[in-house]
Amino acid sequence: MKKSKNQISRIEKLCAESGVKFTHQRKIIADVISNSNDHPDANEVYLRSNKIDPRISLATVYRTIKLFEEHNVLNRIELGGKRARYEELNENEHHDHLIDIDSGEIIEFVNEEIESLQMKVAKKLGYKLVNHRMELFGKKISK
Amino acid sequence: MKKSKNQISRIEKLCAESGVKFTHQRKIIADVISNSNDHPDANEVYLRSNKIDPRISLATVYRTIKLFEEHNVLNRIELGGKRARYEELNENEHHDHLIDIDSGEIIEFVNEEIESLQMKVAKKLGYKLVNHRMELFGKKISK
DNA sequence: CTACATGCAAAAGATTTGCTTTGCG
DNA sequence: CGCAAAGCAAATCTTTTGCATGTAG
Repeated sequence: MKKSKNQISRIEKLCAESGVKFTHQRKIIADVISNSNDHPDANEVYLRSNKIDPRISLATVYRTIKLFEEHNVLNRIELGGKRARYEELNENEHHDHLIDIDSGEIIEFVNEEIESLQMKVAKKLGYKLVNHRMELFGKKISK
Repeated sequence: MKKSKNQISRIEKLCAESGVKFTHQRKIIADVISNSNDHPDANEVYLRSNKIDPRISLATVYRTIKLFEEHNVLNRIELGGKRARYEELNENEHHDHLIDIDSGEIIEFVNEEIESLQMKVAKKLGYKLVNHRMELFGKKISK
């Protein structure tokens, strides 16, 4: 959502902690994603990273994205299209998405009430809620 | 969720209405999906249909699934895996899914309260809610 | 130094499509 | 009959992987 200056150090920290090498390309890819607020897909991340440093390959982008996803730095969003799209995941902020079905625009929102209801639903079914995904599809009113 | 005997006629009706031919293979594919309560993917639908009638090809299954999806007979569910999975969509029943992250089991549930909150959220953002997708990922309690 | 990461190109997996044949209405 | 639909195989698109080389720690 918003750019966070300390995202870079968060990744660095993460790499150090998990014994993962903090390479040149990982830094750039992390930067690119951190500075994107438009939910790019893997190829888009590749294009942007590659523009900054042509040494970066698509395979590395895919590998890095997967790595970041596993370490909860990145969040994958599936919007029905074929490509998965990604966004930065911050530690204490969780949001969901509303997609404008006409323009494709993605709006982020937070709703605590829904979150707590989800937890309640899961518990009632005998589960502890670990994660969730919610997308609303809407049409702009007044147009 | 539950098998509905009149699903077949619903599809037939739909075909008639939209000037879509009600072919042998479409009938079988509709039947298969209607009688599946385990959210099969395209290939699984193909295997089951093909077992009933070997004349059915994978391409037809894909084309038919897309057709049904466009006509709101089918609902696509994306579970992070690579293949899209499908379920029958009934006119007046809407449910969401809770996925057991250990076993992969899918549990369907309905929660009116969440639905109305979603509508409220969309409205507050200036949108009319047309559709939504919600998946909860949980771990079984007491095991 | 050494093990892990990258680049490249090829493979794999899912879905779509072109073209000819088939069959519904 | 005529045109939409099916079959088959080839094409496409996204993501993954094997292998030789490069580089962070």
